[in-house]
Amino acid sequence: MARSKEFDPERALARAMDVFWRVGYEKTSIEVLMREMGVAKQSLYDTFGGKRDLYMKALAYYRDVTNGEMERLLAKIPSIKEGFAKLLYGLAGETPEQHERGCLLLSANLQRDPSDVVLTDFLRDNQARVEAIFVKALRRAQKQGELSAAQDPAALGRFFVVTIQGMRAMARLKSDRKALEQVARVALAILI
Amino acid sequence: MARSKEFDPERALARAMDVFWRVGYEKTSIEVLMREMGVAKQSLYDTFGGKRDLYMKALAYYRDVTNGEMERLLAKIPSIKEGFAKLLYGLAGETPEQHERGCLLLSANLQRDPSDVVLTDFLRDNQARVEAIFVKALRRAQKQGELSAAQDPAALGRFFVVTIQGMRAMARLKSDRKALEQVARVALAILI
DNA sequence: GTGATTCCAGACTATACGGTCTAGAATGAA
DNA sequence: TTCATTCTAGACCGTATAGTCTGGAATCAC
Repeated sequence: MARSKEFDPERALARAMDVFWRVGYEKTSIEVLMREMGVAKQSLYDTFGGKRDLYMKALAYYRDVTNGEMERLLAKIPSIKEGFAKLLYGLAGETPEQHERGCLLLSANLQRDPSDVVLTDFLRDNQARVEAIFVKALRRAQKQGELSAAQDPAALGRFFVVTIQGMRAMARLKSDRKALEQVARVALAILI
Repeated sequence: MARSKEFDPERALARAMDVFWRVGYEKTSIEVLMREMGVAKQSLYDTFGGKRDLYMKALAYYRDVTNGEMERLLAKIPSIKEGFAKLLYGLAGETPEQHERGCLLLSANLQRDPSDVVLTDFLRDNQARVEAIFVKALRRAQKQGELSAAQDPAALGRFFVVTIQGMRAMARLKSDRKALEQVARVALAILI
């Protein structure tokens, strides 16, 4: 057999994700990826393929982490209103650095070439997943009588996806906690 | 005196804006700008400065056009609810091509380098302008008794800025009119 | 006509970057 | 020890692009 890898691939992938997240795909050069990941060029290409492949893997990693967190948060908190409040106020209360980074997948959407069907399909699929997470929580709230049966979970789920993306865009431009909390308060009033 | 310009600078700027809008700043090359604007390289640099200057001019042009339209629409329609409904349903009903292009200034926000203070300030200023347009209409609605005095116009204005940006992001990813109309319906319920 | 200016076409420069390839050291199983 | 494999470091290549410069034709006021 051969020499074993000296770096932890998952750890390196997390570092790559962090770079893409802060800098964006186009502006991220292989050179800075090598430096930040602590991996030499040859190893990078051997392990992850090209820049594009690494990017797609980083997006998938990001998706799994963030969606997992959201799902756990909504499952943990019994009240749907409190769950979404935690989500939205949590976003508002992030640090300026976090606000500036924003959401990797939102950035990917607005930076992508529309003819890139692989990336587009990936992002569409993710949007469907997030909606599904929200809808599931909303249906549960209806069953438990917390949310009126007259409400449409699908519409509400989409609404919160839109709200979060809009808040992310606003936070990226200006890290203004109070302004974001105002928006969160208005949006959450929908659930009352 | 000298030879007069053979092209209409404003028309050329509008074409440049269109290219940046569809393609994005980074991916737009001087070559395609020349072709789409119908202007030779030398004339482009003489008239507009470099690529970056042209981009900033295109952003300002876009801002003036779109904000003017919004302001006129909200001033024309007496009911604030109908005004925002027109705005949101109008967005939902755009063509797939329009959805894909999205909003030039939202794309600029998510594509920009955070250290680019000139562009960042420009976008922040614009966000404040849009909020001001909304707040003005909301205050008017309060004076006329259409909107409860208990509502906070500043918070509502910000909320609709966020909603529109979120809807723009969603529409760019997937041109789904019904889904967007669902979101619009939920958001507009805030005004009831 | 003359001269200043603008037009267009295209050569040229400098730079940056993604990706491949080479070479030699380090590692670990047989 | 041997040998396949992986490591690091860096040379190298092809391509793309922003911006400058050159040169000659067209235009306009005088």
